[in-house]
Amino acid sequence: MARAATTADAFNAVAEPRRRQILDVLAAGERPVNDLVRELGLAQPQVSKHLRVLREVGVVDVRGAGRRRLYRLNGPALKPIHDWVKTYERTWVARFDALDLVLEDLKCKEEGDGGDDEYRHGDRDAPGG
Amino acid sequence: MARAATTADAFNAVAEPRRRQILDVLAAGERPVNDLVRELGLAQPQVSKHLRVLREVGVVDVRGAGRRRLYRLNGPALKPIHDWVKTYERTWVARFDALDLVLEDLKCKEEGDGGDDEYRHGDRDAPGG
DNA sequence: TTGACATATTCCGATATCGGCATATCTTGT
DNA sequence: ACAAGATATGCCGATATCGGAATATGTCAA
Repeated sequence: MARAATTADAFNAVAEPRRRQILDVLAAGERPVNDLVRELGLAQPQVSKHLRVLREVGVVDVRGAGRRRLYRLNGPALKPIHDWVKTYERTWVARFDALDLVLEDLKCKEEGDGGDDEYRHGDRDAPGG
Repeated sequence: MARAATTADAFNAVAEPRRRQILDVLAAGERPVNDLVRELGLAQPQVSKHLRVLREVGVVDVRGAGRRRLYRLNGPALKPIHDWVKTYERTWVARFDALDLVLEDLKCKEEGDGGDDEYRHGDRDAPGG
């Protein structure tokens, strides 16, 4: 076992800049492969490979249109990523008050393991009001 | 050149589940390495390695406390990820109206390259209203 | 200084990646 | 059938990864 496969989840799929670029183009609307090739300036096989990865994790859908294959963004597959980072949004957003407690609660649910004597919540001191 | 280094950006660093797990624990407060080792059930060297990666991309900060090193979450380094996925939030949120136009505008700014005759905006048809 | 603890670094093997190139598959048109 | 276009797949080499084990660095205590 080495690194997690790029098709393991959306996190890995999206870690590649080219793939993000593809999604950014696809966000504007359904596109055939060749359009992406021209748009991104990549070789056609690489684009197809990237699209395959994106499809494996369900971030894009395909629709056969004659001899072309139209790729379309499937946004909801990115929701897990959004949900995860959203948890940390408070760290750069000034206004966090009651929200803080809600997030603390979310953290607790993810724990579930070894409550050692050293572990306690709420020991963080809000830096620089 | 093979795959982008895991220290290339936050996207790559966070693609690893263990690393996300570390951040999740760190979100509750500053912690020494050994606590993370116990919490995650990983070997100490692996934890140190993961922490190194997270530090390279600026997602965590260290603070020497005696013979211990206290790691602390540095959330804002995750903002690029948040900003990127936020663009796609509309795809799973029902209420998108004026927001749609704003996002379209954001897309335009990221372009800046080869405006071929075939490329045009706004050719997407909202599926399944 | 010696010992114990806490953490970081290095070496290793296995694996999955990414781009480039060639080629196979599938579809349309005549 | 044949040609041409569009897309997918396979092979290759180079590289960066991940976990494991051993070891090096750093810090406190007596």
